[in-house]
Formats: sequence, C-alpha cells, structure tokens
Amino acid sequence: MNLKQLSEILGLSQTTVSRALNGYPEVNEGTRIRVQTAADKYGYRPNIRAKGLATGRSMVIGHVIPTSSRHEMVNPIFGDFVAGAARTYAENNYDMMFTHAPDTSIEESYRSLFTRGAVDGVVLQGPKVNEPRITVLAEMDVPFIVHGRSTGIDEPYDWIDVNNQRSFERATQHLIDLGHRRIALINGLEEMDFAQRRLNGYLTALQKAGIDPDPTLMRSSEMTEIYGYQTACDMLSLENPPTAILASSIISAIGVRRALEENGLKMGRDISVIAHDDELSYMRNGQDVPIFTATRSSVRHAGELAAEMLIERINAPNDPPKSRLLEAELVVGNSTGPVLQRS
Amino acid sequence: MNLKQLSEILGLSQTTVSRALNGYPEVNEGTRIRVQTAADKYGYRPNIRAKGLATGRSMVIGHVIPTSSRHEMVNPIFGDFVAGAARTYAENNYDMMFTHAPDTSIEESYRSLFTRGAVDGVVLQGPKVNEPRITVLAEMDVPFIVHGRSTGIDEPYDWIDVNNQRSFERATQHLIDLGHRRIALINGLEEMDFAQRRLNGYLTALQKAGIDPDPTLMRSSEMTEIYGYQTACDMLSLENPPTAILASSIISAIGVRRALEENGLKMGRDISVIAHDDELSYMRNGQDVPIFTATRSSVRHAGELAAEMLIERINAPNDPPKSRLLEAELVVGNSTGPVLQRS
DNA sequence: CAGATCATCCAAAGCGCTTTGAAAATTCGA
DNA sequence: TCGAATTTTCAAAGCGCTTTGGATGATCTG
Repeated sequence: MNLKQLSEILGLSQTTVSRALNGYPEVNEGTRIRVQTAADKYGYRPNIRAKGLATGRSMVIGHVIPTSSRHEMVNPIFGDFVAGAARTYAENNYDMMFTHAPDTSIEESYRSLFTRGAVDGVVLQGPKVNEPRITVLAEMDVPFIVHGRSTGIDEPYDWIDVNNQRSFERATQHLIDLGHRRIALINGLEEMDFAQRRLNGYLTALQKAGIDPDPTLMRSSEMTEIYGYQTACDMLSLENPPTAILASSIISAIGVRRALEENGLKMGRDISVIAHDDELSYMRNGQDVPIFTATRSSVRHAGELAAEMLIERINAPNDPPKSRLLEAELVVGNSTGPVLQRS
Repeated sequence: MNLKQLSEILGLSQTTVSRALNGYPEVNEGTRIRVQTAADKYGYRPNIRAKGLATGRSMVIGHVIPTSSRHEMVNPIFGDFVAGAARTYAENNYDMMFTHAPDTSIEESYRSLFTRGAVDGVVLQGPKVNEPRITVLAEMDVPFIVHGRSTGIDEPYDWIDVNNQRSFERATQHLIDLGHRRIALINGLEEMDFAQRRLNGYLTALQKAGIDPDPTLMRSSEMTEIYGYQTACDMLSLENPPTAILASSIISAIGVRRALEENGLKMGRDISVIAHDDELSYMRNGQDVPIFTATRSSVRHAGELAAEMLIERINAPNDPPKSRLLEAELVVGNSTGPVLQRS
C-alpha cells in the first residue's frame, strides 16, 4: 500500500492525503479523519526512503561500533548506552543505524554515513586523547555528539561526559582518608580520554596528600575481567603490594576480586577496592549492600541524554555548542576499610 | 556531489556513470577508469535513499533491541552477537538498523520496519516458547533469521542455535559422573526457548541417572550477577543444599561464585559449578585455565553465521528453509570436582 | 560494399514521497 | 446577491538514483 493507492481509494489527491497524514493545517478536519482512518485500516506507512529523498532527512542516527582495534572487543557499556539512546530515538521517531568499521577506517565510516545521506547525525563513542574523528566531523559541519571529551581538541563540539577526574580524585581521597598510601590504579586503555582524566584525578589526590605515585601500581588496558585478575595478581606479588586498588570498571573489579579471593585476601579488610560503576543492567553493583565501594554513574542515562542533545542539535544546527558534565556519586560499600597495620 | 553533477563534469550521461560505478559490462574500460577516478577525486558516494528507492532494496538489516519487559535490561550477549553480525554485514555492504520497542509492541516494530521499507531483513533474537513474532514474520513472508528456535512454532523458518539441550545434558551428566546427585539449575527466564531446552537437557540427564528432580534446586530468571548470587545464597541455606550448580550464564555464575566465597566455600572442592560460556569479549572464562568448567559456544560467531544466513535468504527468498545447530564444547576447569563426602 | 553484429553511450521513465503554485469550492462582506 | 477573501483540494515538479529501450558508430562478414 503506497500513497498513490491510498489516495485513489479515498478519491483524493496524493497531496491532500500526505498533508492530512502529516498534520498540515490546510486540510479539512473531516477529510483528515477519513484519511487517517483509511490509513490505519490498510496499514499504510510511508516508505521511509521515498520520504527521506523528498525531505532530505533520513530520520536515522548513526553509531559506529567501537570495536577496539587491539582485540576486537565490544565494550559492554556499549549495550547499555545504546539502550538508553534508543529509547530517546524511538520517542522522537528516529531510527538508529550501526556500522562496523576496522579501527583504521572509522573516520571514513563517519564520512560515508553522511555523504551517502544515511544519517542525520552521529554519536561518537569512546573518544581518545586528540581524537581525530572529532576534527573530521567538525570540519564536515554535521550534527554529532561525543560521549566523553577529548583533550587536545580545540574546536568546539557537543559532548556529554562524566566528571572522571573529580570522581577519581574523590575516590582516591577516600582511600587516603582511610589511611592508604599504596593505592593502585587499574585503568582503561591509556589512549582513551576518560582514562587520562581518571589518571589525573588519581594523581591529583596523591599529590595533595604528598604521596609519590608508584609506576608499578599504575596499569592501563582494555577493562576486561581477565585484565583485572592478572593485574591484581601481579601487584599482590610485589614486594610492597598495594593496600588499596582503584579499578576503572566493575568488570575488571570482578577480576580483582577473583585474584584477592585466590590469594586468601578479604576485600575491605585485607585490601580495599573501589570500582567505577556504569550501572550495567546485568552487572549491578549489588542489591541493597553494594559489592564494591564505587563511583557511580549510569551509562544508560548518559545514552538518553546524549540522544536528546543530538536531536536538539539536528533541529537547531546553529545553536551554540552544548555540553553536559555529569557528576558520579561515591557509593560506600564494604569493599573499603581502614588500612591494615603491618603486623 | 551527486550523480548529475558528476556526469556533467565528465561530459557523460548519468546512465553511463551509474553503470561504470556499478560495474556493468556495457561500458568502455577506459571511461570506467575515468569515471572511477573522478568519483574518487570528488568523493562521490551515491545517496543511499535514492538508490534504495530506485532499486527497491535498502541494504539494511534490522534488529529490534531485546530489552526484557520486566526490567528493561540489555542482554550483554547482545553486544557480542551484534558485533559478529556487523562484521558480516560490513563485508556485504549492508548497514544495520536498530529499533527499540516496548515489549508489548515488538511485533509492530518488525512489521513497521518492513512496511516502511526500512530493511531488507531482520534478525529475531531471544525467541520464547511459542514465539508469536516468528508467526508474524513468516506470514509477512519477509526474510528473517532467528537466533535460537521456538518450540511450538510449526511454520518453517531459518534459524541458528546452539544445541542447548545436548550441552546441558552433557554438563549435568558430567556432574553426575563426579558423584553429584543434588545438582541445582540456575536457568534463564523460563519463557525463553533456550531455557526450556536447557531444562530439558538437565532433566534428561537426571532421569537417566534415576535422580528425582528437586524443584527447590531449579530457578529461572534474568541472568544477572545479582540473580546468581541471591539464588546461590538461598540454595546454600537449604537444609539439604546442592553439591553442584549449573548456571545458564557466566554472569550469573560470577554471582554464584561471590555467594560461595562469602559462605567460605571453595569452588571445585566444596561445591562444583558449571556455567554456560558465550565467550563474551570482556568476560572470558579465564585465560589459560578456565575459571569455570563450562559449556562453551561463541555468541559472536553465531552472530556472524546468522548474518550470513540472512543475507543468503535475502538473495534467494525461495530457497528451502535453512538451519544450523552449533554444538557447545564442554570445557573442564577447576570449578568442578568429585562430590565432597558428608562428614 | 551492404547488411549484420557489437560495443558504447544516452534520454527518459520510474521508485514513493513532499511541496510549490494554482485551481476549485466555500464562506464572507456590504 | 455578487465579487472578494478564505478554505480546501489538486496537478505536477523534484529529491537522486537505476534501468529500459533505443540510438550511434565501429567492426565484421561474405
């Protein structure tokens, strides 16, 4: 069923039917109802491509799947972020398109999405420091939003981010307050902007407390369970092991937890652990009592907000750049406690 | 830059340019090269909507995000499955579209994707028993593939699935061989088809061994960490607790592990655990030594195969239905061991 | 060398929608 | 009641591509 057929059935022109369906004022209320009823009855839905061709808008928002080049992994926060965004898109009648691209051709992917007219805007996830993709999109002058930020990029752009620096500074401070001085940081990939900011927060807190950072206690990599496990194992076997660990993700924190357990250590008593909690739906940080003391910030919510901001941008391309900085909450659980006196 | 402009620059007709770019034979090799060069130079890319309108194909495959109605969660296996599929799509020049839909209107979503001409085919994930969406799609006579199967649906359809029954029967059998008789099953949502099959496998093995199933040892729900934890806690406090646990996902197995740990039990010695391992990229089941004895089957690989099968279907709508049954491997690790004699 | 065969290229139609500019129908004003 | 103003409807153009059905030469064939 297409417009032509529907209009023939109704004995009206395509113009009128189209206008009636799209809520234009210059159509009699009676006919509008008649048209709407018929459309429902025959299950008419305008062809999205034809509509897009005619309007010049695709009503689609693009995401490029951020598979890490190193290991081809899909970040689990991807799912929750996307679910948040998808909800907003649905409410605004946008569809969501994904493209997979080898890490080397991500720029090309973004470019292609626009020049092919496939999308009206894109979400850029996982920005690195000096993220070249931002420059590309800014120069193309297309609507986009960055989930995160990128130090080193000067052009203005829309972004939404968690205050990573602040939250990791606070978390580190919290550990210092508990008497810890050997605090390890198990961070995400170092080229990632968020990892840099977390590192800065961590270093700032150490510095304020007059603690010299120890390179053997600082690691960065893809935040898997295994990575958390191995890193914790390594650190525990140091001559002078950490008394507290800061993990950049609840997933690697779970690995840390496994390592501690295998070494017969009790979290919160023998060693303190703080994790960053993105509130992944299948990985909640405990029910009533948190498993980990954590810096908490819902990535799903970030997805919703990002989508909103992007849609605003699409509707008002010339508005001044917008940004939104979310504060992570520090949730204190049983995984942290005062430093154990050396016996 | 559009076709018209490009063809004017080249002094050729749109027809010729189009044909040259699409590799049709009736164009001089010299002109083809000339056209291709110009296209590259000007960064010409055909408008996807216009192309779609003209060809009647969208070169897009749809997925409806399977958020469970109950808790609005995004299954983590979603990410890895999709990453697998995306790779295949990219190789075949398909894009991937997602729609979010409240559980109640998922059928409507699928229908809408096709009638709007938004997609050439869809992937149906997370089928339940008697899955109505399959019937809908089959009646619409559109290309689709099911990741999983649905008992109770008689129409033929394309599917790819893991042999859930067999793998859980084997896993249970393995535990029985180790002397266990009180084996718990921490399963996925009971309405899910895969959960039913796993239950069947479990029951079959018990029955063959002459063990009466104990309802207090069988649970089903969304496979979160918390669920694994709570369920294990509950079961451990039974008068007659299980000596082995079968978990439907590595995520809930991690919760089980946490419960055991808190209860001072050692996995593999005090109690055996087998998990189903989808090989999630951020949640590998250990490095060299598996964390859990597991039934293993890569969901990412399933995604790749599903995409291939769907594309074949799109290209040959009248081929007989295809299906593919993957066998899960039983990987034996340290989380299982002979039953502990009651002291 | 005429007629047939190929290799190349092109004009124009069509995909299904929106939207412009104009016509037809209706209502209004004096 | 009649011309003007206002509603309501419509025909046709256009979005950017593919594809049909020729044209136009060039090349063969005998």
